[in-house]
Amino acid sequence: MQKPNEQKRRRILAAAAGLFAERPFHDVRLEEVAAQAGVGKGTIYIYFPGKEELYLALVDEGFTQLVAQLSERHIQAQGSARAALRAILAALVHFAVEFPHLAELMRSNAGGPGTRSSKARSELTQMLEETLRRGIRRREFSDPHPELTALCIPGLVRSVMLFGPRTLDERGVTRHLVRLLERGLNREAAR
Amino acid sequence: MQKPNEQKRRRILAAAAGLFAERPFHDVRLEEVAAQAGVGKGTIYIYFPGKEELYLALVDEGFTQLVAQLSERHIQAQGSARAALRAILAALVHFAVEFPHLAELMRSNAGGPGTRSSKARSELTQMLEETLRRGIRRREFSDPHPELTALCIPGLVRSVMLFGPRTLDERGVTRHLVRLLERGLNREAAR
Amino acid sequence: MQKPNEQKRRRILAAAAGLFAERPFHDVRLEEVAAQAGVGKGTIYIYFPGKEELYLALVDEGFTQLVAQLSERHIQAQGSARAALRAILAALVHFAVEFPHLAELMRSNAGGPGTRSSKARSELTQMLEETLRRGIRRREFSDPHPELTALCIPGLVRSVMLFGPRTLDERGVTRHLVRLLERGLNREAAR
Amino acid sequence: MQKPNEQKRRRILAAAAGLFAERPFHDVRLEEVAAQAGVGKGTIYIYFPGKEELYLALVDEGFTQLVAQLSERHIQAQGSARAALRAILAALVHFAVEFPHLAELMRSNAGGPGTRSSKARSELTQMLEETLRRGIRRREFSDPHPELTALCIPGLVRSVMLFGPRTLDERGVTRHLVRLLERGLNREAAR
DNA sequence: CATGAATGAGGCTTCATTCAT
DNA sequence: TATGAATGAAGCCTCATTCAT
Repeated sequence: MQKPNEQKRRRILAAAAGLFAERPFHDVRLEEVAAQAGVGKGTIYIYFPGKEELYLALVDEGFTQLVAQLSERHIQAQGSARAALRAILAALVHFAVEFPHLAELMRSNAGGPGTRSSKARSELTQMLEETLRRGIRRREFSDPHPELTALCIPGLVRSVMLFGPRTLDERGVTRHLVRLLERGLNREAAR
Repeated sequence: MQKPNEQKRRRILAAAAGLFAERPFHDVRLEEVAAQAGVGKGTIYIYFPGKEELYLALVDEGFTQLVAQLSERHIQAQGSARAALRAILAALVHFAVEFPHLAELMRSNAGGPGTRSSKARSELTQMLEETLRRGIRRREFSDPHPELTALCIPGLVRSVMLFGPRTLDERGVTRHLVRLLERGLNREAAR
Repeated sequence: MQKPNEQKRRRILAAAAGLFAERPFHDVRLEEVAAQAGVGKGTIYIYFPGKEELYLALVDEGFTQLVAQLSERHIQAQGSARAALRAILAALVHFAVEFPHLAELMRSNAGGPGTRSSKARSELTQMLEETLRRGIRRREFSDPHPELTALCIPGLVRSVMLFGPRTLDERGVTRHLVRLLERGLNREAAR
Repeated sequence: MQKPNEQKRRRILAAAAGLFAERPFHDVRLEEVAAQAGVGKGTIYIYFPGKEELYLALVDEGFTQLVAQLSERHIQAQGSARAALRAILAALVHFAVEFPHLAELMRSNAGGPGTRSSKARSELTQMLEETLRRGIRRREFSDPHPELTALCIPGLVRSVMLFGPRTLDERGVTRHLVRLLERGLNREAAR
């Protein structure tokens, strides 16, 4: 007989993260989540309204953590956009390394509940987009469709993390992504 | 007496493609596929061993088409690497439009590793990597880690397709990706 | 393009006998029967109205053959009832040896279509019962319920055939059954 | 919270027994069993892995009961063999009344050979054979092939139960079988 | 007559959710 | 609050039967 226990909520979330990251939404049974979390099946319904909401909470969770990390890294809405972009990329990669499950989950809601992008997700996208726009305004960047580019970046990170060789280190990956984004494959591009 | 009709197989595949493109695997009922294909529920089982295999066949089909498209578009191991890259991107985008939910299945271990689809995936990555390397040799591109870049590209495409606004058209996306990859955000980059 | 072919009908019957003898009615698919018989699935419906009727025809077939054998052995409705009973038993055993599948099938309609005993089956039972009654009239036998005994005899034969050691020979089994029926386990019984 | 209830398991088993006794395996729907047992369809799957296993459990149950009955009825390895044989017959008949469709399942290779049921069968046969041998030693019986006779008896019981008129009562059948086995058709046989 | 592709009713099984304890 | 037994809607698949060729 306890009060709703925040720690237990975390345990459920963690278990769900692992499972949802491995298999698509419908292949994960709530019973497994419960078992993995070491709680009863019914307990999940105390902390979450249903399977779908658990999933959504998980994605939200990921983005919230990510945004928190971005904040910690002092990505400012002023100053060099290039520096800000680098910081964001570094944070994204770091996040993917630290929470591979969450990262994998956030890949998309493909297979999961409706693509009603979570608030946090769109926050991230917006942050990216604004950074890009700022770069454009400041004549650091040139991009006719920053909204598209913003959309691409998370998937770009994800790809490397997911399929890249295990030997990749965080720093190397980050550097490569930065380079790729900043100058593309262009041979002439000046640093 | 009628023979197992390759054309009917195509009809089922086409119906399945449409449905699986709209909704994830578990949300598509075989009955719908049958109705859409204009055949009876049982007929599907004449042409495919089960739901999973139908989906797998679809993916296979998709990859086959992808490879076919890449071939058709004269992505040769000679000539401009830039042109080759553009052709590959166009094919990828086209493919992503046709099979938006493909990624989910490719991750499910249905069929296990070494499945045709995963083989196809690495083939695709290799084709990308080689194109990049050729570009570098030909001094069209500059990239210290073409193997990483090759890994990124499919995810890049996928991101836009998944999260991009519905209004995006295939051509526009392709053009944007080409631009991004070729010159990055670099303002000075010459065309 | 042929006329209904009696030989083909036999092939189907033979295939069905083998299959129905091995597995219960519902576990045998008509497709298997067709394959085993080397005919098309639809062909069965030319010779039989349906699965149930095929099964019934099979049982009938068995009893018909059995009765035919009994006739051949000149089991008369006159003279020694004991001799008649022996002849019947010998015929039953012989039949079980020669057509194990049919014999097995006739074990019962358990699992098969309604126990509406076929005409042939009741003929056999009647023949047995009449022989017993004759024996009683002739003061050869003593049995307060010949109708029950008649019912028992086929099952008795079947048991030995089915579960008895493979090494059993027809003659030995027959002799044993005759002895058992005629004098039971009674030690004092005179021959 | 309720625990997996042994009593509920019994209810399901009882319902299944009733239904499987009336109709063969494939003609009994699990939904009926559930309804009859007063539980939900899914509940069955809490107590049994599937339909087949439910049936198998039933057979097991039956054999266990059979053995239990044989024990209760003091079929000892000592004392009158005649009394022992009568007790066994009575138990067999009783069992046959309760599980008329049991034979079919025992023949299906569901569960494969060496299943508990076939072990139980040979145990039963052995018990019969030993009883017969004891009777012979004690000069109660005379039988040159008790192993054959032992094999016959279950089939004998089964025959009457399956084909005998519905009006037969357990006691009458038992009495008849006892009589038949003990003195056969011999008119002179003394009691 | 012969065939086997096509059909769809029917049944087993799964699993999110509820609720008695 | 915590549990897991219970539920039943929903969906995959089987297979007897039909019928176009």
